[in-house]
Amino acid sequence: MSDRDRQTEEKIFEAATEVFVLKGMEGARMQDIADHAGINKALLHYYFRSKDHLFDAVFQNLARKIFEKFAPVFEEKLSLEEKIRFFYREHISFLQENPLIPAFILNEVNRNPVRVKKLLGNIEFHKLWSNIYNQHKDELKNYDINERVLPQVMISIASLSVFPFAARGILEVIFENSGINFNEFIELRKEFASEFVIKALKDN
Amino acid sequence: MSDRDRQTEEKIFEAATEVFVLKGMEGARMQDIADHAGINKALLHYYFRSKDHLFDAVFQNLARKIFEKFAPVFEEKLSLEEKIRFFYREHISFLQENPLIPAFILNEVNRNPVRVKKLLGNIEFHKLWSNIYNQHKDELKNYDINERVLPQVMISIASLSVFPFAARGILEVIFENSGINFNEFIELRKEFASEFVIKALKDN
DNA sequence: TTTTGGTTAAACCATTTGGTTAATTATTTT
DNA sequence: AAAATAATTAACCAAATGGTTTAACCAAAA
Repeated sequence: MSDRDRQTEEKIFEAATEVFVLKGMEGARMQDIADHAGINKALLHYYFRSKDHLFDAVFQNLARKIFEKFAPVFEEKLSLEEKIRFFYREHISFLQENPLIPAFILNEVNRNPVRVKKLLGNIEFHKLWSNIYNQHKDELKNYDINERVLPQVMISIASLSVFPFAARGILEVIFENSGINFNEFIELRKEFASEFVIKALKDN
Repeated sequence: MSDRDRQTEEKIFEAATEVFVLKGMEGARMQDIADHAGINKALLHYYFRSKDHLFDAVFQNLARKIFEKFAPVFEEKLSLEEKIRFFYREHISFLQENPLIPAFILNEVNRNPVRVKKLLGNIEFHKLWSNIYNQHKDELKNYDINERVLPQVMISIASLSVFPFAARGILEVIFENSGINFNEFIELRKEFASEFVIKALKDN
């Protein structure tokens, strides 16, 4: 594989990512991707056999990037509270740079559940969760959280940062109407969500 | 407009709703809708001129139904805590019966922001919010919530119930892997979310 | 009985779109 | 430099799809 080759492949890949994220699998057009990459449509099929192949590559790459970005959070040696603050700072910053990814991922997964099964099917989430549980056993017991409700907690945490981006389309209309700016809202959210969750967990 | 007429129109409308919600605007096929309604494709165009017309009708109807369903929450004479519990019970029950709606709405809104603007553009959200704020002024002050963070609170509340349905595709894979059942998770969520939010709001 | 409006079937059309092919141009190898 | 290989293109193809048209059918109203 020559240098020019790799350059072209990368160019295609970036263009495909952009178009797919913006339009979704069904809405994306091969011609559009080719135009974005500044090449001929036939070249797309030369490098990636079909639209499906290309999409799979893009989707998988995105999923991997996200997973790699946030796996470290579970490893860090921080208290639960610090971890929550750390997570929201990092996660929301990431979403600020990639605001369309949540809607894209959620939609594609719902439209084609098989894809996510193939992708996440072999990750052992129960281990991941018992890891978290053991890492923070004392704190969690203090907060009166047992293993049964841990998933509720985790998903609540994710909800608070992901949802505003997934629902951006609606929120912007609501905000505009109320004189609020989406970006400011998000900036404020880094801290708000942290405090919200920490207070929710603290027993009292 | 005869009885038979109205009946057919309704049959079409229901079939269209089903197919659109399941496949999205782009994924839905007119032929598929006709089949679901048990009628000829030409008849679709006889009642609703085009796919766009049909979709608009379906989408608008759905949005109205949802809005009407939850407007009363703001009117009820309940304490803030009671209102939160009431909301989650009602809202999550509604979503249990219509689990695909969140993903559908979010996706369509992101794909075509103009639609939501036309639909929600004339609702005065700032009034809605100042209503809430005034209704619960004392409690909110107690909780140290001012008008600036009220949107943060409201959207956090919505996140906790809507997100699990929007992300159902991913969650089911994660759950399956961890021996959790989605429906049980949701059932438990009604109470969990309530307590979560109430604790988060309470100053301590 | 005639008329009218809802309904069907079927063929048809224009356009879009993913994908292919054969020829052309660039690059590498001998 | 010539031959072989790889990258790139323009033109083309077949299938799908939204939409239209036409002719016939049928039930209920006039």
